[in-house]
Amino acid sequence: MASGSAAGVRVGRPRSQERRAAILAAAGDLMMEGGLKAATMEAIAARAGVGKATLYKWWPSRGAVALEGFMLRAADSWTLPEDVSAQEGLRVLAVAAVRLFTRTPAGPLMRALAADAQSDPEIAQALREQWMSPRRAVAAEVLRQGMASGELRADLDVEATLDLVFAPVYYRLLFSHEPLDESFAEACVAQVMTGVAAPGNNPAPPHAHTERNVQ
Amino acid sequence: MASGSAAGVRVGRPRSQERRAAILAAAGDLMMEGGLKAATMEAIAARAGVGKATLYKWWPSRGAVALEGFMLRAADSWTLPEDVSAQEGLRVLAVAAVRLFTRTPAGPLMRALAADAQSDPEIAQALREQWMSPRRAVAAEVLRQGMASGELRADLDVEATLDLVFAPVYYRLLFSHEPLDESFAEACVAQVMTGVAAPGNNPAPPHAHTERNVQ
Amino acid sequence: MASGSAAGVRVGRPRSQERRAAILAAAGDLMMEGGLKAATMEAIAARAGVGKATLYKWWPSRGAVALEGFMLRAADSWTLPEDVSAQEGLRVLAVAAVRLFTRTPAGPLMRALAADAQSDPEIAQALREQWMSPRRAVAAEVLRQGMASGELRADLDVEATLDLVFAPVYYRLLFSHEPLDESFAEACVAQVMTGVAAPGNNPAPPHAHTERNVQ
Amino acid sequence: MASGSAAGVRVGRPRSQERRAAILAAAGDLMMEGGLKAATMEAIAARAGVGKATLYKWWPSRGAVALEGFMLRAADSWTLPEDVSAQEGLRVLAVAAVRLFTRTPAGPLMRALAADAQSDPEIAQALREQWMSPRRAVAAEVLRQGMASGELRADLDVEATLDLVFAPVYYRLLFSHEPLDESFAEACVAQVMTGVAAPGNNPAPPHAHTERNVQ
DNA sequence: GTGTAATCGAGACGGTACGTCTCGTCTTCTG
DNA sequence: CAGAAGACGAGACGTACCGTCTCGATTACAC
Repeated sequence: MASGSAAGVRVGRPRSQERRAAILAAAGDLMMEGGLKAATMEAIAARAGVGKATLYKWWPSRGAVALEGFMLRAADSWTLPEDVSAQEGLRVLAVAAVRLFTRTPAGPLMRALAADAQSDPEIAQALREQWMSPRRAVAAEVLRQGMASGELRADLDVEATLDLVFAPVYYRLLFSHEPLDESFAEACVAQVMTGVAAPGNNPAPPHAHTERNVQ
Repeated sequence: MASGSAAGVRVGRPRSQERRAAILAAAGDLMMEGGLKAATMEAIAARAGVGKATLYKWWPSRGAVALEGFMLRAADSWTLPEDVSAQEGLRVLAVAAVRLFTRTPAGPLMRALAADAQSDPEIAQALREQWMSPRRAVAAEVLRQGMASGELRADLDVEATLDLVFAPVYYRLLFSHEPLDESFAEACVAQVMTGVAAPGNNPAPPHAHTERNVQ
Repeated sequence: MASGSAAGVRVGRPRSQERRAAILAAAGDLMMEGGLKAATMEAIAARAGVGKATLYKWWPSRGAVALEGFMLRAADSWTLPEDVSAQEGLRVLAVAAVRLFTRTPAGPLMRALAADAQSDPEIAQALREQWMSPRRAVAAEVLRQGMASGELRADLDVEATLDLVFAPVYYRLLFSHEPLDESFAEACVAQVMTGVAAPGNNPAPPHAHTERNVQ
Repeated sequence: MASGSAAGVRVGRPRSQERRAAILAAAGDLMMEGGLKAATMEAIAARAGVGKATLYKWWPSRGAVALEGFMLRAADSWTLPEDVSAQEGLRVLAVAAVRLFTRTPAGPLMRALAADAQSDPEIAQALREQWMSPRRAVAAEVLRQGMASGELRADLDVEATLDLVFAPVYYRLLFSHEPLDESFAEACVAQVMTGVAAPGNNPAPPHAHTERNVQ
């Protein structure tokens, strides 16, 4: 499942796990070394010592390779400590994402994925379903537990809050306007928390998009 | 200013503004119709009734065309009402971005731009300098005024807050995991505001990234 | 040999002889139909149902394609009857050249070749080495046998004589000032054999370029 | 006449003769320096310090420029001594052609002309009418006088003989298989005059196809 | 002289073809 | 007999010239 197929298009199981790993490593290396555009299917095949046909047998596109390479490296970034506060849970998730993107080839892989997703709906869908959805489900559960425990507002807009937590990380990853580091993720989560913290102190109605005079 | 040059690579001024407009329109149309990958330089030239050499004379790459097309359409999305609260200012900016992306070809253009920026540093830089920087400067000024007026915390992390306001919009634009609409932008700003609002009620220290068991 | 490589630039052997033939046929057809300038590499590729890269893999230029197409059609224009007089040998060679140029696509191909050779030294060299040299060697052997048998003068300038035999054919092929047909070739050979001077008064030494008043 | 229009397409008179000369010189220089393909219309215009439109106003194509440049340099290669034998007349004409091609830029110009003529019928026609015809007319007159005076056979094939005299020069100019020099031209003319058959044994019927016993 | 027109250089323009590149498929041949 | 090696059709890339066209600046001529 999590370690399963890439873009949902693969049919056969590869004969050798080593070959898979070699290919995915080659893709990651190429993206690190020569930028995204150096990682052509041809270059990946050559680097991995593999025929192009083998690549296309297992993955339908460069994005699918990137997705699987990314999933492989991201597989262990899932552990969430139990019985933790919502704030700590979100912090752990956000920091883990930053670490994944800055300390492994998953960063360039995600950039390639996001770029390809703009023109390849299959990649976009696979990315959403295989990467974003499960992560968001975990984070949503954290939010829901926080809402139940009273740590968080009961009327929280869960989806918007998920975006507030994760979006800044991807934003900096993709646009590089400011450095992406762990302290940034923590600042964002902290900032978001004080907004979603239990009421008693935020006199302004959260959503009324006609409201004025906030204070 | 807003109607200025594109990727910083152009040197001469085109003789005819109509030709420019035709090219930029063709690029926008192709991206709307056939997805990002339909907007090749060749297709743009053919659609605009223009020689390829003309394209390359004015713009060095497809991304540069997209950037200028985007800047053109985004030129009038700048007006910010005067003497307005920080929350209203941020709301206006976020909603304007959503409107730009959902009601004009600027959405596909920005998606193309973001995709190209992943493998073309020149595009990335131009995008940061020509689009993101000025917008962020305006928003930063709003934040600073809010801090001065007491509407916002005095110890605000300005850069992180800017990302919290804008990132969700780009996140949904690029990944389409949830619909991008104005109410989403307003929800995000409201959520962020209640976090950055003046103190007196937010017991959790914003930055304590070791605290546990808040509940 | 005759079916060998073209401009000396090819390295690999094509996998399919049919493809080769289709390409060469397309080139010949295009030259017949639309003149020399209709036979662009792009048109040849399209007509032959072949990618442009395939053309460039095997041949470095249009001239190389023309050369090989020409050599292919000219391959069987080599047979020379044995034990024949010098005059008859030269006549056969000259007439065979005329037939080749007037009854097959080799005529347009040679015109293309000659034209390209003016600005492409590689084509010029290949043309000399692969087409002209062997033909001239055969004709030179005919001349030498004739000199040995007493049919021809012993003090013959062999190279000049070869040019006298072949040049008129190419001259009319390339300039079309007069029709190129077999009787012309035969007239030239006969003229070369017997000379144009009135019989009886050809005592003038062949090379005395200062003599006057021969009459 | 000789200094007249180029390919018969010119209409207006240039304002300055100097400009004409500069253009023609530029064309000749470029052909000498960089081969035929270096002499593009654009390069000629740039080299001559002239706008492209000026070139196209006076000449319709590169071939027309080459033709006029060639005619200009060939204008003085026309003088034929009076009261001279046929052999000497032909010799003078052939040697003059060789000198023209080897000692002036007329050689490259003629090569360009011949190349262009293969794909441009107008150039071909202009070349025939303006260059070849008058030269051949002069040479034909020489032949006819020789026939009348008894120096030459009375049953001469005039056209074939003209080709025998001139073709070798163009043949070596265009194919460069052997050096083109004056002694070659003289050898050819001498050979044509006396024939290559050993004296005394030229009773062999010249060409046994249909005609017999020409003599 | 001074206006009026033609002509020029310069080069932008819509195109065509170039020769190269990568894609995704298909074929061959090797281990 | 699976797979590396890579040929292949397709088509976009960015460049070079083509022949046409529009510009101002520079003439040359009529007044």
